[in-house]
Formats: sequence, structure tokens, C-alpha cells
Amino acid sequence: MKSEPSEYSIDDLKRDKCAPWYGVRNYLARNYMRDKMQREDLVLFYHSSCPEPGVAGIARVASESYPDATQFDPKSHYYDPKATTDKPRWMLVDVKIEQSFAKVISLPILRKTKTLQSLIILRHGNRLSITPVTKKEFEVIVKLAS
DNA sequence: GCCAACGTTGGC
DNA sequence: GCCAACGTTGGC
Repeated sequence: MKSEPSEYSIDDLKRDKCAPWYGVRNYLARNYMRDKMQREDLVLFYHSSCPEPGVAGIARVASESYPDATQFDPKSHYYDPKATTDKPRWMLVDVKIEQSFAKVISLPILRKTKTLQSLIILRHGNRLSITPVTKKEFEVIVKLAS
């Protein structure tokens, strides 16, 4: 799951322990949260649009999916006038902190690692903020962090 | 700030 | 349903 650290970083999650992953406004990314992610699933927390993009740590899915409250809030940057409480458009899950890496596994490191070439996030032009990772990819990244 | 690569919107 | 225009993302 990608986040801009200036918006919400792994240190913020460390402080909050658990937080709703609000603000996703892309249908594919939403569908992953709504249909694929399950409580206790492990998540790689990726810092994007920052001096050192890369995997910053591990989180864990901490809830079933439920409507993103910011879609109903006219004052929110993420307000969606077409969403109603009867027919919410945007769903999210809560995530809780698992582990903050001592050092960010940077994008160049990810690119250099042969066993990670299959990572969706490395594909040219990929902009999706939530993408699935295989067990193998996950383990390789965790190993890089140790 | 630039730009490639998408996703979304809206006219037809 | 097509497609051009526009907006957004995110690395550099």
C-alpha cells in the first residue's frame, strides 16, 4: 500500500498503532480492499513521492472493509458528492503497525533485486496505490530489511 | 517542474 | 460505445 509520507508515513502509523486507509479514489485499488484483503493479512507500507521512495515497513489488515467516511464529508479533500450513506462508493480497511524497517528498502534496491522483477509496483507506468504481492516477493523484501 | 502513463469524463 | 481532452500519479 502506497502512501506519501508527507501525508501519512509509517511513523504516523507507529504513533497511531491503527488507522483507516482513507482517501483511495481508484476503483481497482478499492476493489482490492473490498474484495481481496482480509483481516490479519500482511501489508507492505510503501513511501511514494518523497526523497527516498521504497518499502518502509510492514502493517497488517485490522478490519473488514467498510465505507470511507471522508466521501460523505463536504469539507474533506476526498469528498465525493455522488456517494451516499445508502450507496457508498469508496470502501477501506483499517491497518495496524507491524514493524517499521530500520532502513527503507529503496526503489533502486527493489529494481536491482532479481527475484523482485515481478513486482507490479516496478512495472513501467504503474500508478496503482494498492497492488497485490506474492508470498515469495513479500519474503524477499522482508529479508532485505534484516 | 517535467513528462509518461494511465484513469475519468463527457460529447457525440 | 468511442475517443479526445483533461486530471492525476509518481519517479526523476
